[in-house]
Amino acid sequence: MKDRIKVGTLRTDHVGETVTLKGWVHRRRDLGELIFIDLRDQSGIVQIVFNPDYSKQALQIAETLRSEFVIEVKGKVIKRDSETVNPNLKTGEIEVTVSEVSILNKSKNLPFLIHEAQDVSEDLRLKYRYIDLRREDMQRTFKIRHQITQSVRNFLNENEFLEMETPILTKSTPEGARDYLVPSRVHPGEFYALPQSPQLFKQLLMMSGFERYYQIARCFRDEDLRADRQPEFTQIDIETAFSTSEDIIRLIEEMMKRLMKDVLDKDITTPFERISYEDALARFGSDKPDTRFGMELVHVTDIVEKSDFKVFSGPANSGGKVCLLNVKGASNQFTRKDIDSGLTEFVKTYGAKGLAWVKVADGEMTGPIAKFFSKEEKTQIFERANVEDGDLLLFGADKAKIVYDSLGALRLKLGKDLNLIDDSLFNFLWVVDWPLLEYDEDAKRYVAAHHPFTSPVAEDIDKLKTEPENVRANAYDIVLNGYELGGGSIRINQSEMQDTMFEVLGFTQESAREQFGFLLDALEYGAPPHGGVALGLDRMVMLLANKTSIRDTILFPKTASASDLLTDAPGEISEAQLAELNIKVMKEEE
RNA sequence: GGUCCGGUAGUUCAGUUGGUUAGAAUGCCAGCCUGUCACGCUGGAGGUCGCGGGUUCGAGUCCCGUCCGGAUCGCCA
Repeated sequence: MKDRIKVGTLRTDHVGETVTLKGWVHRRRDLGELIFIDLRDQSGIVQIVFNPDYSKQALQIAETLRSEFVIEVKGKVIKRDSETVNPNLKTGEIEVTVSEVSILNKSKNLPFLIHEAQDVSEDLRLKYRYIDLRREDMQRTFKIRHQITQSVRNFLNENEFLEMETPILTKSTPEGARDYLVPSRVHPGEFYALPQSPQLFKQLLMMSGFERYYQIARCFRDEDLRADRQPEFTQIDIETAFSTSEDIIRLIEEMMKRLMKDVLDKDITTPFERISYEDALARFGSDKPDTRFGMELVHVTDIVEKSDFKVFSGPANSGGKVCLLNVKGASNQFTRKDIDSGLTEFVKTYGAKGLAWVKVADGEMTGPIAKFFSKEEKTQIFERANVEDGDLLLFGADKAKIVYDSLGALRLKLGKDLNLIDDSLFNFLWVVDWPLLEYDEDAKRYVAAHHPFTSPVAEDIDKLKTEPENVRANAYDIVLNGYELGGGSIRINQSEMQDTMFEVLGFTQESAREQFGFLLDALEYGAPPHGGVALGLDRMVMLLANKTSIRDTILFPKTASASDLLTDAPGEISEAQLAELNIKVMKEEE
């Protein structure tokens, strides 16, 4: 037999040819003396026909074929009669009449049908992931993933970046996310950590004279999972020497522009919109705003300062915020019960005590709290929030963080529920002017908002020790449709500045040296100015492939409890293995 | 660690105020069928109602515990 032909490539210009095909039995339609099989390989599907006129023997074998049997057939490509053309199939104008068939392998009955897997529970899909991955939709997703990494590699290679690999067995650093740890056999009682990111190594590479580095890097974080968070994930990691943040932002914009064209054939405009961290919170209640729809927060703190309504005037006079979302024309879509049980319960999960609301009709407010507003307050609110009849106003009044968290999340929920989001949009933007430090109430100290190697904005440096919360960072996050796609910064390259940073973060000199001594040393031997960025590949695939979870963009993902249902990891290990590692497992006793 | 949702044929689900033999669709198996493409028709098999305990004359249904999956808050420098 000749080399096989990919079934999805068969077209009318193959008519008359004798071909050899190999693939899986996708579907079988048995009409007795006539059997149709949809034969599938990675390229697609073609209908093959068994009929005693072509081969009695082949027909007999065809009767025994079942779903997902692997077969090889030899046959002739023929044009279908016009009334039997299948317009739903790319190969629908032709079919292959089979003269020879052989079974390369059988299949047991499947735990779920491939064409129905879309609706099958995810745990079953994960347990039989190799079957799930046969689906056209999954194949498409991983093709997109491949195209993204290829586009990124092409772009960066053309721009003189070197692809480099950094260690997976590294040193644990308690700052930041929880590490996955690996016991050392050679050093009893000591542990490696899997990298949360190649951050320090890529900085060291800049100090090693590799001016442009990238890596499609696997990263590990032992934190709880979400739809968009896995314990191991991949980031596109980039670092450059001698670049400014402007250089890096432009580079990434070009890379994304090229990527969107390569992968989705979409033209996006650059430069991307930039928004300060402060404005992002004030306008959208989020540091990763989804700008595909409006409904921005309207600030009315100043208007309600003197209100009789203590729920508003209280926060307004004690440093809090009072904001509202104007849900245009929605007053009839939400009953009192919808708001009280649905929306109010929703904002409570973000720490809000409740959700005040009014509906607007005939130029007047209605609802339980309408009576608290003075005529002047109403007029000012209506004007500032562009209120019209039929609008529903939802208020948040609390500490700024709670108002932003709850209304920001509520805005997203309403955007989705009310179908205000245009799915065809890809809204890239940069969030800039991040604070360098945040005060951690639990730890009673400042912690790095980004990481401790992020440089402060030059003109804020003198505030580092006096008012650390007001120091801005040389950092930028790239956001796509409400997801943090990545972030980066210009790093500290002066050892004095790094010392100061650790000091502000509450490190003693000894603890800084113990954990990051190698970096502090390296900074003293001619470390160039440098900075970079890291982009979440899994999330990028999710957004470009229109998925709602990164589990659909990772070949063998973990469940929400960090298990792998396919291999059953994590699993117990033998006493002998433990002994070799000098580890004693303490069994919990009742 | 908290909160919420779910777990019933291979699969997706229904299952009423607790009631006698737990259903449907699809898949599977068998028979028939030469133009199907979600083929059709006829028949059949298929159940630890996640697991453990409790209440009850009686539990898929109610209660407690537990496991698994998902969403989410905390967490994620």
